[in-house]
Amino acid sequence: MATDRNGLQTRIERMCMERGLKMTGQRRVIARVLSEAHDHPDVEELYRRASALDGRISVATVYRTVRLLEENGILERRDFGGGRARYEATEEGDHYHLIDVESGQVVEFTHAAHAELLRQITASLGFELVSHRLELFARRRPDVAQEQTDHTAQTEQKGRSRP
Amino acid sequence: MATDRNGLQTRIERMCMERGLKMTGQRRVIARVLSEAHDHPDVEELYRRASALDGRISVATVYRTVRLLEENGILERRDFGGGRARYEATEEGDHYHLIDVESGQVVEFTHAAHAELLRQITASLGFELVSHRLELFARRRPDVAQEQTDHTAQTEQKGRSRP
DNA sequence: CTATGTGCAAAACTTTTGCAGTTGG
DNA sequence: CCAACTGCAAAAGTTTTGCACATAG
Repeated sequence: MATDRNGLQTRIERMCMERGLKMTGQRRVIARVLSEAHDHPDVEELYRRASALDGRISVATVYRTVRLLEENGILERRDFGGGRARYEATEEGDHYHLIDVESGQVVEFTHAAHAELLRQITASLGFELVSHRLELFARRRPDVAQEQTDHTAQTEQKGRSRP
Repeated sequence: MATDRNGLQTRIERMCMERGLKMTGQRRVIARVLSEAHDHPDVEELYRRASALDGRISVATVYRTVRLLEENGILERRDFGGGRARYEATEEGDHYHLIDVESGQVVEFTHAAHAELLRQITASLGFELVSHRLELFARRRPDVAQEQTDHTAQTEQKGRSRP
């Protein structure tokens, strides 16, 4: 979430190379866009941002790349409602999403105890956890003062709930 | 999960009427199919089952109906990977899904402590929980004997992981 | 009786693919 | 050098919609 400077390779680019993926100019650009994105862009948005950095990228390549990265565990696909898949880099720290059903606003939050709990549940069913999604669909409470807890939240305004 | 007999209305039909939705013949059939489904059918599958009960139902109506029911909180949409949305009746008892990434098999499980935890988290972010999804993507562990826990699981074989 | 629902087929969208030409390692 | 990648445009697949007719309340 911090390592990327002009001359250096981005975190995602590094992950690609670790997995022996061929690093074309297009992939490097897309990797950079993804590393710099702290929201949950869909393919069209990724294409827009990538095009701004380098005009010779086609949307087909963006589709092919996100698929490849997802298959390699570098990206995770999300469905927040709204018809298109949205993407986010696989992070070390597990975090989850709360979607405001009124506005489509996405609130990201972490919850330490959860990760271990999920691993335990998975194990008890005879499986090994590969990845997971936790999405809460909720409605803003009118007034109530926010309680203090051990989990942090950060907001992102993006995507309408029903286009 | 138990209330439906020939002459009587299904649970979903009842929910529709409570919300003042007009009950057409087609909706009644679709409501019945949904009430009897204990898996996670996609629209095509719903259309197939509904057609078997009553030939004069179009797939467009199935699409329109699931959308309506979802908007009314009667159905929940799921994305288990595989391109199409899958549906499931909103249940009283919260339950979650584990998807075997190899086979696409879906294991449903419940976890009592979880429901309350999710509600707490939502509240602490200043929201009110409307609905939620928890999906674990996992790989079967080769041998290890299954541990005993407080959550039950039931398996469903359906849908390939990547068509 | 009238607002709402439905069937049909066309349209709209998102995502995938075939092919010929390009390129990374 | 060659297997793998890309652009383009066409194709495939899912979901929505316009319109004329049907129907629940």
